[in-house]
Amino acid sequence: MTMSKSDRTRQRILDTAAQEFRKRGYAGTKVNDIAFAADMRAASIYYYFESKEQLFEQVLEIGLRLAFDAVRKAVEALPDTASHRERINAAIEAHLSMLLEYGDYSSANIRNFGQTPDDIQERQLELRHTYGEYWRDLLVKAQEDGQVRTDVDLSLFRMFLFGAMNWSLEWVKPGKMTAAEIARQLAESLFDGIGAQPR
Amino acid sequence: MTMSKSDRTRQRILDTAAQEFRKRGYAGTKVNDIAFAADMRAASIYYYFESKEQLFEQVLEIGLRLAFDAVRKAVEALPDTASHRERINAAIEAHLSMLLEYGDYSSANIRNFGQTPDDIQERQLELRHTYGEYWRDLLVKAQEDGQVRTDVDLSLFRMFLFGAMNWSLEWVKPGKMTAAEIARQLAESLFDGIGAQPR
DNA sequence: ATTTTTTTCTAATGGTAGTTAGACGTTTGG
DNA sequence: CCAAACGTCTAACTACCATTAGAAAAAAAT
Repeated sequence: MTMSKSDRTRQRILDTAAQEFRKRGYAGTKVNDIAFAADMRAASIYYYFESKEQLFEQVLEIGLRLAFDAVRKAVEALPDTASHRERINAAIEAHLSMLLEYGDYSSANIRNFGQTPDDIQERQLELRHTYGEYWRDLLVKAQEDGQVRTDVDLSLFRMFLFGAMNWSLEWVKPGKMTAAEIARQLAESLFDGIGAQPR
Repeated sequence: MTMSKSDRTRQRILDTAAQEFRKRGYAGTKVNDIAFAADMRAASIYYYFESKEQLFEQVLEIGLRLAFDAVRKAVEALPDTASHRERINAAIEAHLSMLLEYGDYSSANIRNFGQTPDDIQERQLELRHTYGEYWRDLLVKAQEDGQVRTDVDLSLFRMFLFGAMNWSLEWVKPGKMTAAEIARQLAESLFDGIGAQPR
């Protein structure tokens, strides 16, 4: 559990890199920017990482893992008696709070994945897919259990859900609303619909 | 209505620039890439545009206007008797089809805005705001008319909706589904909810 | 046809960014 | 203490990239 100085420096570089990549994207971030924000010279970074690209790749992977772990942990923390809807709720809240409150890594991942070099994208695809499967499971179980209408296309719906969550990066101002509040409203809109007429 | 040769070249540059910026982002796109994709040398671009930045700014602005115009036009094409829900439906479909079928400009805008230099962002804010207001109006009118529950926070919901729509850029594969199909499913999920229990 | 204007190109220029070499400190283990 | 291992820095190097100068080609005007 104790971190060597080297490990801590490495971590500091990763942290600031995540911040910078999140703000300015991969191509827009200079190794120098990361170095100065981490209080060192650019050359030192190469003692810890082979290249800017490799550093970037690690940030992306950590981002995905953090989100996945947070979501899984939040769902598993629920009692066995929790309804599927409550599980999905918890998952949404965990994903959102990772993005909005703790998540330079996850945010860097989400904002940059689309413009990431192909070879990196490919190496991350498996983990992404596993994460997607996890959500798919949550939704499928809810549907099987009769808590989600059977005529809803779940893979499509999952994309809408990811979109609504991930887009929050573009508009949420820190301090205004908590992830929990946003999550609650999102889950409510999605489950119950916004329409006034009864079905 | 006839375009001079010069105008057509200018247009060709804008078109290819939109494509490139969409794929690789602002910082990741080289003037040279745009030039070669448009069948010319980089220097020629500077006959038409002051700088890469100015070219980028124009692409962004066109992207926003195209989406706005498409949405407004689609809504106005409906008969006066159309319900608010139908209007919102039409707006969603227009926005989506602009993104997925005709929209390198709009896509470039959406994917890059977050990492755009501040001065450009500021100049685009007014138009963005106007577009947001247009959607706000659609939703508010629907709510006032009793077609949307009164306990739904519309500004939050609007963000969810934009998220679900804009995120489609990250997962829709061309040719698989039409914008219209996606739009219908999205509107249905949102209005009616996915929950199985009656409220 | 010849001049003038418009458009495009080739060839620099200047600056910047990623990366490496190797010297200089600093820590650690004996 | 001393030496080996570790970490950081300064100073290049190289490649690339936005941009400009100005010549050449193409088009339009006279």
